Amino acid sequence: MTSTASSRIPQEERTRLMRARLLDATVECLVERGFSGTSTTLVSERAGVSRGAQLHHFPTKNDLVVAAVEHLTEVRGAELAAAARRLPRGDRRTRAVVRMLGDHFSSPVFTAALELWVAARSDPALMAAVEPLEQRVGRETHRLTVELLGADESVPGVRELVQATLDLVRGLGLANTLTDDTRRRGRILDQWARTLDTALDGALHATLQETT
Amino acid sequence: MTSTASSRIPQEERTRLMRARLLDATVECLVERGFSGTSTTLVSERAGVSRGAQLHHFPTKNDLVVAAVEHLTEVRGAELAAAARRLPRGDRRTRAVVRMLGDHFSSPVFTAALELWVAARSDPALMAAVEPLEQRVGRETHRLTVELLGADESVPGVRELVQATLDLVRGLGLANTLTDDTRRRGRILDQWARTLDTALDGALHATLQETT
DNA sequence: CAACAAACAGTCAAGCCTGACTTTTAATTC
DNA sequence: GAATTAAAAGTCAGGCTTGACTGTTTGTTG
Repeated sequence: MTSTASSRIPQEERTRLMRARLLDATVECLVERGFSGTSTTLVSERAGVSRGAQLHHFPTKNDLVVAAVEHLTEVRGAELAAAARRLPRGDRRTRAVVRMLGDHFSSPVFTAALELWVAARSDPALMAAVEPLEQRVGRETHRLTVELLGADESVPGVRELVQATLDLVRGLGLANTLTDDTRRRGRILDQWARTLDTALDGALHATLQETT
Repeated sequence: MTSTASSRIPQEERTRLMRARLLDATVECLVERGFSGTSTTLVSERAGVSRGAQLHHFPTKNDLVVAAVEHLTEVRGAELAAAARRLPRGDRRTRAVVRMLGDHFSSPVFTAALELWVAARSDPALMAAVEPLEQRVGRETHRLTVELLGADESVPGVRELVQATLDLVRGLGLANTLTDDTRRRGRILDQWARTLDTALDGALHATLQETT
């Protein structure tokens, strides 16, 4: 054993940690400086990782950013799942669900994702990485929302209302990047929750009347 | 008169035309290449305007882009007003209104605006130009939507429903920049139009019951 | 314990974008 | 019709970003 106690960290673990630090720093830079303001130099400095080390793990900026997209996807999924677990049961469930979604789509991870979407729009290589991941996230979020709302998608119109809810929070998230919008968002989503509740009930009753 | 018939264009008009060509080219570049892909050189080439002429009108990139923001604001307003005038009267009004809004927020002008919003997020000078204009557009669009829907904002909840409609189309517009989304958008907005109609009625009835 | 491989660190040249400068062209005014 | 002034055209240097290259440290294997 030539190694001292402090250097007992296995190589594999070191690699994982180094990459994680770089990817976290990348996401931070995306939020603070935007995509084009995120230079690889800045990321390496921010992560406290040498330029050489960075280029060892991610040879080009694209490699770094694509990995950041994947990393961010995982973070978004985890955050959403965690928030979902904290939701109260019973009454006012719908309100809590849409508020949670609204908050999630107004968080820094959304901002970072937004930067990547917009950048991908004019960068085919990035788009190739972003698109499939985004579709997966979209489907998962939809599934989760349906589950949390206890909605019945076999009823006509319900699927569209859930999608509308997600597109709404996406729009609110976008508005939130320009000016802090928390209060306005709260009011809108409260009203949305009420409307959604009666609409989901209404759709159900309409279907029941048709079938009976 | 030394000038020939073809050079009879007054200086003032020439200037106006030259600026318009540059600003249109800027918006086109924003849509096709994104904000950071929009170099001043590219814009001058695209506009068929020499670099010197460009720098005469807009000394810095920021000057050009800020002017493009203002220009785009006008274009957006005009497009929306024109689309509003084409709307059918009478039945299915709500459906037509939300579809029109959905289309507008999925058009190239929205894409260009999106690029500017995201860029402004990490550029204070640009933000200073974008924010006030965006607020004005937001207010105008809201007012127009209320008018087109014939909604009564004195009824509680109605204002929020209109805002939600606008944030929804914003979210749909954002989704549309990643993948063409026309069909999905149509279904969602049709359902939302139905829901909005009953919700607006519902809000009205609820208020009537409270007051009687 | 020694040899080998992988990770890490730092430097630097090439390429691109911006905006300053100079020259040329066109319009206006006396 | 000539002088004056504004607009347009072209050129180029400075600054920034990227990623290629070389040297050093750390972990692994025989």
